[in-house]
Amino acid sequence: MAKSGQVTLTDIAHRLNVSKVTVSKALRDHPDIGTETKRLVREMARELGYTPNFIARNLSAKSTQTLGLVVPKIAHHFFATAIEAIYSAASESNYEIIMTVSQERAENEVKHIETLLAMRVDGLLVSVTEHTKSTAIFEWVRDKGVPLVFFDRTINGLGFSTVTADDAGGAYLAVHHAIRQGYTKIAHVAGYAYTNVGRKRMAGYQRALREAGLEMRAEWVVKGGFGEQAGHEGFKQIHRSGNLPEIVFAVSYPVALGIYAGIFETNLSIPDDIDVISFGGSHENKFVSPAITCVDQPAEEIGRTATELLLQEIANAAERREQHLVLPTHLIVGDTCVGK
Amino acid sequence: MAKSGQVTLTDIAHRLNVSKVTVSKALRDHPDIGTETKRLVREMARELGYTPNFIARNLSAKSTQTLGLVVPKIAHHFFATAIEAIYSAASESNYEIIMTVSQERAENEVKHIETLLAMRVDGLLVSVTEHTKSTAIFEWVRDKGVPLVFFDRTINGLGFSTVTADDAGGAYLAVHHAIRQGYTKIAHVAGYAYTNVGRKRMAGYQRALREAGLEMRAEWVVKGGFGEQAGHEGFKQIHRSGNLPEIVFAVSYPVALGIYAGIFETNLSIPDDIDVISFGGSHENKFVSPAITCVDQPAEEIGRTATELLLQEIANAAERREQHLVLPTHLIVGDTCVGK
DNA sequence: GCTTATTGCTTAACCGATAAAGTTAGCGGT
DNA sequence: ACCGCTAACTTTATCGGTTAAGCAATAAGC
Repeated sequence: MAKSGQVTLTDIAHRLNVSKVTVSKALRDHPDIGTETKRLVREMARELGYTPNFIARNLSAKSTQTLGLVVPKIAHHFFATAIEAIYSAASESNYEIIMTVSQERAENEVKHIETLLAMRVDGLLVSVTEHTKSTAIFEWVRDKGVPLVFFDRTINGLGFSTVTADDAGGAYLAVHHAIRQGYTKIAHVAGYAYTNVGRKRMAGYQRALREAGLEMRAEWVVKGGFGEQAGHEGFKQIHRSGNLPEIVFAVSYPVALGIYAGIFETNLSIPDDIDVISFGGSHENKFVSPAITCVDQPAEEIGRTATELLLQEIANAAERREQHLVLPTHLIVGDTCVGK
Repeated sequence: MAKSGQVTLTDIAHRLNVSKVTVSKALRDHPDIGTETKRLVREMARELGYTPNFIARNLSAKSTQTLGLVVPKIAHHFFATAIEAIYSAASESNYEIIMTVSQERAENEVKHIETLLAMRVDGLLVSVTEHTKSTAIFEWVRDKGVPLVFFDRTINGLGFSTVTADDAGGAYLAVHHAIRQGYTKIAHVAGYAYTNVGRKRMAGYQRALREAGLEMRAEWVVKGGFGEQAGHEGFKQIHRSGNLPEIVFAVSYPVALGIYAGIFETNLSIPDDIDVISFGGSHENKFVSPAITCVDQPAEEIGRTATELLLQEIANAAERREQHLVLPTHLIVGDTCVGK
C-alpha cells in the first residue's frame, strides 16, 4: 500500500511474509519457487491490484522494450499508414513505440532524438524532415552504438540501414507511362535536391526523358518541399513562365494536390488543358476528381520492413551490417494521364 | 565507460575523482557545487558524451513526464490532426507522449492501457474504439488514481473528464441546414448506439427532424461503425430498401466516403439523384468531387484542450474534478446539399 | 551412514539517478 | 583561542525491480 496508490512487490511480500525476491520470481514463474507459493503470490497480486513497474524493471534489465520513432508529420497518408504498420510490427514483438513528431523542423528532430536516447529506447526508426542537413545528431547516435534504421526519408553515408520505396524506379515508371501515353512536354515539381527522396525521384524523371529523347526545359523543373504549399507554389511558378507543359509530375501526393489547387485557380481544366501524375497516392484519391494516376508507395510494407530490420539489428547487435532495402512500386492508373 | 557504451554519472565521477552526487548536482546547477568543479564536470560530460538516463531519474522522481495516448487508428483525418495537436501541446510542457493504436479492437485497448500503466505514465488520453463496451479497465485506472481524460470517443459515468466536439449540436446543424435547403427525406447512416458519439449525433438528427415535423422512417436509419466499410454497407442497405431518401447524413467523414463509393456503384449521381452531408471533414475534401458539405470537427482544438486539461489534472491532483468540455462545430458548405 | 543434489527460500548487491543527512576546511568575529 | 557559519563535498538511503550468491532442510546415491 504505497502512498501513491501504486502497489509494489514489497507490499505483496509483507502481506505474505516472504521476501520481495520470492514475489518477483513467483510472478515471473521462476523455477526456484514452489507451486503453492506461486499461487498465493499471484492471488495476492491480483487482490492488491499489482502492476509491475516497467521503468524499474528496465533499469536493471538494460533493455526497455521500446523503440523510438521520429517522423516529420502524421497527417499524411503515407506516414499515417507506415506508422500504423510500425505499431503493429512492434507490438507483435512485444515492443512499445515512443513516437515523436518533428513537424518538418530539423531542430525538433534533434531534440526528440536526444530525448529518446535519454529514455534509453532500444533502437530508433527515423524519417527525417525535408530540411535536415546536419548529420551531427546521427553521428552521435552511431557513436553511442544505438541501432537506427531510416525509412523513406533517409540519410546515406552514416552506416545506417535504410528502407525505402524504389524512388528512382517509381519516378521512371510514372514518367515513362506518361511518355507512352503520348505526352512530350513533361514538367516536374520536385523535392529539395539535398534530400535523397528528391534527388532519386528527379533522377528517375530525368532518365525517362533522356531515354525518350525528350527535352528537359529548366522552367519545367521546380524544386521545393514535399507539402501542398510547395505544390501550389511550384505550379504557379510554372504557370507564370508562360510555357505550359502538357503534364506535371509531382514529387509527392500532397504536392499533386497543391498543383490541383493551383490549377483550380486558373481557368484550365484537368486533364484536358493540363495533366498531373504523382509519386505516392492516398486512400481518398479514388474520391478525388479527377483521380490522380500515381505510383503507389508501399507504405505499410516500408513501415513493417523497417521495424523488423531494426528489431533484427537489436537482437544481433554483433553481426549488424548496413543494408539498403528498396521496395518496389507500381502504377495505379486513375483518371489523369490517360492519353494525349 | 560502461560496457553498453552508455556513459553514466559514475563514469564522469571516476574520471574527475569526485563522487557521483557531485556530478549529479553539478549537471543540475545545484548551488552546493563550486564554479570550477561545475565547469570541469560539464566539460567531461560533453567529452564522454553523457546522456542522462531518464528512466533512472524518473524512478526516484516518481514522475515520468510522459503521457499515454490511446487512439483507435491514425490513418484518419480527425485523429491524425488531433494527435498532432496533442504532441505539440505535450511537448510545450516538456511531456513526452507514448502513443498506442488500438486498431478499433477493444482487447488491444485493454492491453495497451495496462502497458502504459506499467510504464507509469503520469496520465492517459484516451479515445475508445467503436466497440468498447466493458469499462472494467477504466475502473481499474480510476482506482489506481491515474488521471485520464477522454477525447472525442468517450465513456461517461466513470468520473473522468471528457473533451468532445458538440456532437448533438453539430448533427443538428447539419440536418437543420439540409432541411433549410429544402430536403425532406433525410436518412442517417449512424454509428453504434452504444457509443456516445453515435448516440449524440443521432439525437441531433432526430431533434432537427422533429422540430421540422418531418417523418423519420425506420429504413432510413442504419446503424453501424464509423469507417468507410460501414458507410458503404449502410448505403447499400438503404438502397435495397427501395425507398430512396433525398439526402443521407453520414455520422463520420469516412462513412460519407463509403456512401460515395456505394453510390458510384449505382447509376445515381451526386447531388442530383441522391445527396450527402457529413459530420467531420477532411483536409482532402476540397479535392473530392463533389466536395462534401460537412460539419467540421475542431480536431486540433480537441487534442490541445484534452492535453491541457490532463496536464492540469496532473498538476493539481488534489482539486481534480470531472469536467465535460464541449467544443463548438461549424458548417463548411461544399458542393453537396446545395438545395432541392 | 555419509556425501551430494535438489528444493525453496533469503540476503546482499546492483541498475542510474536523486534527496537528505553528514563531514571537513576555512573564515570571521569576539 | 574558541565558537559558529558557510561553502563544497561525501556518505547513506531510496525508487522498484533483477540477478547472483548463500543457506537450511530434505531427498537421493553408493
